[in-house]
Amino acid sequence: MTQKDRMTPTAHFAEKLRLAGLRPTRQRVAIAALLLDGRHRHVTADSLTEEITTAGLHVSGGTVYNTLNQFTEAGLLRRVMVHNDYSLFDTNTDHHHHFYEAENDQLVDIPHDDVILAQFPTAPDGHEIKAVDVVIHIQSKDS
Amino acid sequence: MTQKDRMTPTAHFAEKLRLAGLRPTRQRVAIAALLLDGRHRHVTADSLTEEITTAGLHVSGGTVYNTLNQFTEAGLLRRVMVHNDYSLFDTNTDHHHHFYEAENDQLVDIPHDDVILAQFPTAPDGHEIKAVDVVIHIQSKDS
DNA sequence: TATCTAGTTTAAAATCATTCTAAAGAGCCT
DNA sequence: AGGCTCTTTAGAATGATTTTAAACTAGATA
Repeated sequence: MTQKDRMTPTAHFAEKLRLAGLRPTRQRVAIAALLLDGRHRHVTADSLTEEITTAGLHVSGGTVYNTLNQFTEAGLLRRVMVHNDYSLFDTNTDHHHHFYEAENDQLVDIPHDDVILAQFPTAPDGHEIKAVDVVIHIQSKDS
Repeated sequence: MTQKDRMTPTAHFAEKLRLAGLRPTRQRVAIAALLLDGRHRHVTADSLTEEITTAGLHVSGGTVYNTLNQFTEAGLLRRVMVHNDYSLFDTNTDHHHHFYEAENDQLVDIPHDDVILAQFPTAPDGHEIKAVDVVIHIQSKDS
């Protein structure tokens, strides 16, 4: 039985936040418990606020935005760029890509191994590659 | 000497708009003359407005946005998704990809052949692939 | 355990890109 | 020229996100 197994859920997420360099406040731990439990999904500031409410909690709007940004900065979440109506965050930070259907604003993960980049350019002078994002835009066949 | 060569610049762009299904109004022709001259670059509603002003013209803000959207819809421009602070449009509609440096909000084209996707998934049932966008996020080595 | 301080949260106001509105204007067909 | 529809316009409205200034708290220290 590991240390982790003995920790309360709260302590577990508090620890995770500390390791990420974030002070484990009540709000951040609550949000971490919702988003960093291993499930892979996509959230928005709005959908997260709903979840928080459903959980019987309350976190101010500004803090929801701040937390989402801080988690992303810390590498606990990944921002997905598919449109610019509002920000989308992916709880799966592993390297993977997405299908995006604009019509229904639907985002679907593409398993890691399903995309193979046989070749891609070297970064411009003085730069290095930080990430490679592939978005495959799709649409219903009949539309 | 072709028909096109004999046309005045205005007539040329008016024709281009008609072919795209857009009524060639004074404003649309003016914007087409600025954006659809073959040069490859990235513009925003703001930078375009500046160009229009520099050209000694005036087009209302709403129309700049509408025109950018209509041109994009008509396939005369391409929207590039790299952040969600504001919309970016690419005057190069050919299939190509981008380097993006978040630090300076810098977008650089990647020549078509420099990216080779050896394999990518088939679209989910009932869907077809419309476009594949690759964005390579880069950063200065020293930062 | 009481105290301190820097980092956080809060509600509300501010910002800013973009869209909408209703009225005035302009292609274009007859 | 007349008329009908599509466009443009300035300004108001929208909506996501950020900022503000004051109240609060995690964690270190005494």
